[in-house]
Amino acid sequence: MCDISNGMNEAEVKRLLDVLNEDQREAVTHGEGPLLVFAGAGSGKTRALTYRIAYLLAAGAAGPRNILAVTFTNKAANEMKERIALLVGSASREIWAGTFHSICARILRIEGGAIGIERDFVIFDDDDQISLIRECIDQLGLSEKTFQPRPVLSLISHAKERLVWPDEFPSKYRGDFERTVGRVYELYQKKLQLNKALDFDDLIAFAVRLFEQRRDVLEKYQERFRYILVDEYQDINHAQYMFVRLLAAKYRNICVVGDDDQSIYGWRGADVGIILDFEHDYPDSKVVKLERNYRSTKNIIQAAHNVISRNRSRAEKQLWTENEEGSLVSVHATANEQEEASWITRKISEKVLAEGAKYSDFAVLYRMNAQSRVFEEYFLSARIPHVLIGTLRFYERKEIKDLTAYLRLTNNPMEEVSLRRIINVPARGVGPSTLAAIKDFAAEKGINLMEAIRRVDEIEGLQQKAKSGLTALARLLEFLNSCRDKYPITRLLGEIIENIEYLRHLQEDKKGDAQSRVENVRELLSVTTVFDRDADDKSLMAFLEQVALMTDMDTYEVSRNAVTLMTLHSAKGLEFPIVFIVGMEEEMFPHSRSVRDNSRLEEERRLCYVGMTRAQRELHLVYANQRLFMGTTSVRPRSRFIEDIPPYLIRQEGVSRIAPTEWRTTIESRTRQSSAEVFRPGDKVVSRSFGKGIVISATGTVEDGEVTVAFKADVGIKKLSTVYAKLERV
DNA sequence: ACGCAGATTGAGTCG
DNA sequence: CAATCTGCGT
Repeated sequence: MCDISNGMNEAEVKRLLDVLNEDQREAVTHGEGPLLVFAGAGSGKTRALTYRIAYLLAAGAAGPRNILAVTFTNKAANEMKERIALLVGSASREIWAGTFHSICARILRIEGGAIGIERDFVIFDDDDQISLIRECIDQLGLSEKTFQPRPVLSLISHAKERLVWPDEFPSKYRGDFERTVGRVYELYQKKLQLNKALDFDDLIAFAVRLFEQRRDVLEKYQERFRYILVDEYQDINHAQYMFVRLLAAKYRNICVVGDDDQSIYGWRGADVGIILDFEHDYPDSKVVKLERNYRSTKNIIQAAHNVISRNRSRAEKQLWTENEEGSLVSVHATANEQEEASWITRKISEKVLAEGAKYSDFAVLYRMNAQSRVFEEYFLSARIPHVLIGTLRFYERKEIKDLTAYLRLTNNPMEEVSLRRIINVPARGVGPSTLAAIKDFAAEKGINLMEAIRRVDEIEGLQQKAKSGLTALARLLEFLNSCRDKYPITRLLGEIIENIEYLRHLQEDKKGDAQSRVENVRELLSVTTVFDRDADDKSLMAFLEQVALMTDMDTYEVSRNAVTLMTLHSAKGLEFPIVFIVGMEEEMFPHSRSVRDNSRLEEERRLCYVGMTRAQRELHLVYANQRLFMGTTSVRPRSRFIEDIPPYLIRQEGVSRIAPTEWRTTIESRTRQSSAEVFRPGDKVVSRSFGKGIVISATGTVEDGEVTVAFKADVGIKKLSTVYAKLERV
């Protein structure tokens, strides 16, 4: 170990480089100027990045303060810093490393004042965003039927990813729906500001705005971050791209690493074009390709290559490996989702008992979180230790959100989303009408909700119970606010739990899960205890930021000797000796909403490639001939991605119930057929929920349409969706 | 205002 | 299947 201020000696640098292959070494030792590294799956990309940073420090090209590393998760960033610390010592702590969101949040805390952002802003998560959008929709008098919060938010988010602010929105997004969303967007931004809140997209967008409007601030950070490294560059969106481009504009020491075949975030604005245009952006850039795979067997690499090479829009390249051939890729058919889980349960137990595998050698990967439940049940009853990543993030659980809402109000009493959330939790006799009265009062006096609650006695016509409850709430929050900076978070939280008798509140809830909710509260208390002890910045604001930006990937411990359950998306960047990809059926994977559009289908295929290349020794592709999903059972053929793998690489187990070709013809006839052809007025039909009826009219196609049916007198006339209703002709 | 039951409706991937 | 909504009784 050496002190980096003096740099490593030559022998040490040489030893550092010795363990790298030629391509990696080229990337690591590249000096100044732009560098693009195409890094195939398992090609030692993280090692290249880590060593490059260590090399820059050792060679004296930069100090730790001059390095900015953007990674996909905070966990990856921390690991990187640890590995660099092993190479060059503790100075690595000064490196700025993190996700785009955490880095932008950090810059905005320090510099946001320059563009009118208050230092103690809160970060709104998905939930908060939806409730704020809902408020906007209501306030504008729009119907939630035609303007559902989800699609509205996703359009707004789309605009922000492209740095389109409300004033430019109407000129960029035309159409009736868009025009109205533009109004919602404007109001939404206003409300965020009133709440002193930024959403996830704002973190990036405002950072870019800051740099664009304040050249002095930009220059300060350009000077500071002379070397910039970006991981997973294929998943970057336009706003993130602008952020990096501005920062790198002066010194142009920008190193990006990525793989267009692993681009899987198009749906949230990521643009693969950005990595493919890098050489155009920086004509003097050096390009290095890492194509040697160190992770997987030859058979796995071969199979994965056969799947990905079906994509038309990709740069041609081929991963290779010196690893052994390995076993064939197993393709396993099961009867249904239960058997899928039980087969894997048995397989894992077998391998652990007979072959001495560890639980942590296994990962079960699926397309959708909803698929995880069956596995949890089976693993639980078979006593297979497992970790579930990503279902609902810890802080998205009700009880955690309730308590953090109190903390958020302690930090920032103006924040109405949190206030609305907890105004009647626990029950204080405050319902919609009381809330409306408070709102009216606040509007009339021109004060905010919090102030109105403080003056609740002046409001006419409220119930006594509500008045006293609200007064107590106001007093609690005032008290908390007054000791916000004096008490550690754990103490603040303790005061809240005690004052509102939260544990009793949880236990009164007669749903069976009171126990686990209480446990979650305890877990939150241990999170705060660790925070109070270890955090650099121990402020409440810092805690809330950590909570908002933390994902369960960040606390994921590989050492836990447990089977990992997660989505294919979360699996990116990880590796496991034995991987099961489950739900390998048409309409599950590829997902039904992606099959119609070729570019989305290609993204699904890349996702499959990502999943397959996570496996080191064994890859199992599992599908169910029949699956209970969304309340109905359906029969699907196995995924087309399995069909892409040549038979000589596969060991098939079990039998498929329908052949893919057969399926394709039924699907095609179904999409073409209009429902009016199938359901003619006067036809007798049977509905699962309403019984017998007579068709009045039908619109749309069989895949997406409506049928109006007259049922018995007590049921009457109903409009039914062809997708959900399961109508049968008799 | 609130709890309950029954009906309805909608379900992707993330920081 | 689950989360949310609706209508009813207290």
